[in-house]
Amino acid sequence: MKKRVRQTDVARLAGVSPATVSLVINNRSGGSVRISEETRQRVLDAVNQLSYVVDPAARSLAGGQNAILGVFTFEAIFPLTHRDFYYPFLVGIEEGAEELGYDLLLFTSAGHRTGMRRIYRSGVNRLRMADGAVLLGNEGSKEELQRLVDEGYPFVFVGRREVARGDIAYAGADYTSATARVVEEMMAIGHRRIAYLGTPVQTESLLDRREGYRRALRAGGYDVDPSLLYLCADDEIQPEFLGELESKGVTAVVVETGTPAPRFIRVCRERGVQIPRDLSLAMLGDPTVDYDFEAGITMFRIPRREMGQQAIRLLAALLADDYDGQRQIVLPCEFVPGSTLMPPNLAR
Amino acid sequence: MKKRVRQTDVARLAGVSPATVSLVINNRSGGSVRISEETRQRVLDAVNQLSYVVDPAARSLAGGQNAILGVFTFEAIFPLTHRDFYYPFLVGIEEGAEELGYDLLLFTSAGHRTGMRRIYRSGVNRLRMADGAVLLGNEGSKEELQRLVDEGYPFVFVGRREVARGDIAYAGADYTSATARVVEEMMAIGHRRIAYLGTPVQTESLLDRREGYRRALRAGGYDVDPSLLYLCADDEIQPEFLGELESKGVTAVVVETGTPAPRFIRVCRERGVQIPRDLSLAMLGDPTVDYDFEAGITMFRIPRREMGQQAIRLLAALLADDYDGQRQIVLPCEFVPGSTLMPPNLAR
DNA sequence: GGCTTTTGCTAAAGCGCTTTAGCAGAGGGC
DNA sequence: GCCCTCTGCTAAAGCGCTTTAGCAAAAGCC
Repeated sequence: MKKRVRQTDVARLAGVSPATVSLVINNRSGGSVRISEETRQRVLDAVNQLSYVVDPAARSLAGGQNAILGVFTFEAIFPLTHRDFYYPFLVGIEEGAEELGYDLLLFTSAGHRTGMRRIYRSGVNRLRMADGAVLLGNEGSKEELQRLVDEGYPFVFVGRREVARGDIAYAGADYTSATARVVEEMMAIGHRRIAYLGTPVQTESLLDRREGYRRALRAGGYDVDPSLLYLCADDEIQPEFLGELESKGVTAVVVETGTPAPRFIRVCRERGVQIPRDLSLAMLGDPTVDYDFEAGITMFRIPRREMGQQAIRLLAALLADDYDGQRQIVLPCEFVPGSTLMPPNLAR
Repeated sequence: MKKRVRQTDVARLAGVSPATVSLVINNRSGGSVRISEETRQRVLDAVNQLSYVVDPAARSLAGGQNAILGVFTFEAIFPLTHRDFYYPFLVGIEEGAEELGYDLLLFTSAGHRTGMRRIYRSGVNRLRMADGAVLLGNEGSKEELQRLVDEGYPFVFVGRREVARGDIAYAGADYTSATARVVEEMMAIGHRRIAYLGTPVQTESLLDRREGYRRALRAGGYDVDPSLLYLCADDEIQPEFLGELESKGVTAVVVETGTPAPRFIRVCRERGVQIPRDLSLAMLGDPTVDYDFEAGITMFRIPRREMGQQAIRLLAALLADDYDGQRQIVLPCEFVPGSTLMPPNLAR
């Protein structure tokens, strides 16, 4: 194995000190640092002649950045089942990275096998290998995030995320407005009793949707009936549930994406409840996996790809140490009108 | 930004030297290295108490490995158009990496915008950040590969790849046998004049298929008519081409996947040539993008995912410095019988 | 008791780079 | 001619870790 070419080799050939080589290569100049054009050329020639390449690890150790951004997902990335969920985010992330000249370090060693993925594991904060990182996923533990914040490690979450101390930088989507918009559409065509159907999970993105639901109702001048906000496990969505909705006078339902949506629709079909004739429906997001029901559902589109891209851009900005702009980015969701909304069938 | 905890901090707390901390953490023991159980515990306690995590860059610099494997694709990875091509490989790679506890460094900075992606770029062989790397893609330049080999950098190609000096480690698929098998099937049902349709590209995987084609013909006792081996650009596949095949008495065609296959099928359809009634057809591989023709084509399946996984395993083995096993892995392709083969219609 | 061996640890070098203080020499101003 | 400034470079420290030679103390052996 041929010995690698090092900075000193270049320095010797060019007849300068290693420091000079470093300065030339990094294009440093300012303050007391000046390199004559002639020397610069000599160094560059030597670099070419020896095919010198910088060792990124050494550079990183010495305090420089190494143009690597980490991507940490709290769930596994590639396995086929998740395929369509992470994919759009990753496309955006990759685009952003390529655009800015960063490499991407995917933390796959985090072992989801043993339950949840962890950042801190077996004595190594693997993220440190990268200049900064983008994090994704719902299962992330707040303690780990808090620790990351405390350590001052630069990272950006894809999606809004909050911790007690310090503010997390993120590129999120405006689920609140998007949800409000959906509910407003429903109210505009006459719905008054609109139910919300979700899971008992409490992540920020879902809390936002619930907030949007309430906000729209209040803004419309109706009071929010808490009993219409259902957060239930999948198996609680049974035929009887439809009866309950009817008895409460519900004429429209907004439902979180993920497992409850397809289940609810199936139950409706089994029970003979026709959408939208008997019940209007809208989904709070766009499904990434194919459901086995017809297209045309009213919903909104989550700008996943753009979120990924913006997250990378924000991270890159954060790494430029003089950044003092926005640390939180919120992107709008596009409303997708479908065919599952119609004025309430009051005669039913 | 709180100062990071370093090895010396742990050492001080545990009342030992930094060297001891390193030894404990890396579980080194052998030769003159011995750590008493009591000391070991003391160190581990200190590690926990301080939440110490190793800096991977420093570790890497100091000569240790850093549990990072690079993934370099000569074409961009994520952009949607390529989506289905790289995906299965990446799934395998990710599985392998997760299984073995490695992280994956995706070289996205390689800038395909400016034409081909390059390993050596702007003074940095970025691959060096990783312990070793897996390379994929057809457009890879031999010079870069040769240089990598010369430098002794450990890497594994996904797919067979050869250079002049030294042997490249790879996890490939046996396209030769797979192609031969397809041709044998054709001969077994009576075909004698079998044409080969491919592109003018000369990558190993395609050369293998052509070799398999010849091998099968020879093994069957027929001589190989070179004029039946067509390597032509897409736009040369015109209706007249079918006339030529017919005039040469061709009754079956094997065709490389990629652009020629769908084009050829379309031309057949336009010309009214029915498959398999008028012409038998088989594809040398399985398409990763959806073609707009019916399924049921006779072909073989490329074990993409397994190739990715094996590539990682091989790479990991290579990194264990005492490895002296196989450096080349060849996986079989599964023959997929379809409905595009039937005995030749000699009456035609 | 004097020798060797074993045990358990540490000192110190070194990985390849970046950074900063500072120095020698040239040039300028009076 | 003296002092000051500017120019162009280098010396040296340091990043946080791993590794190896080697040393002191304890243990074993005759």
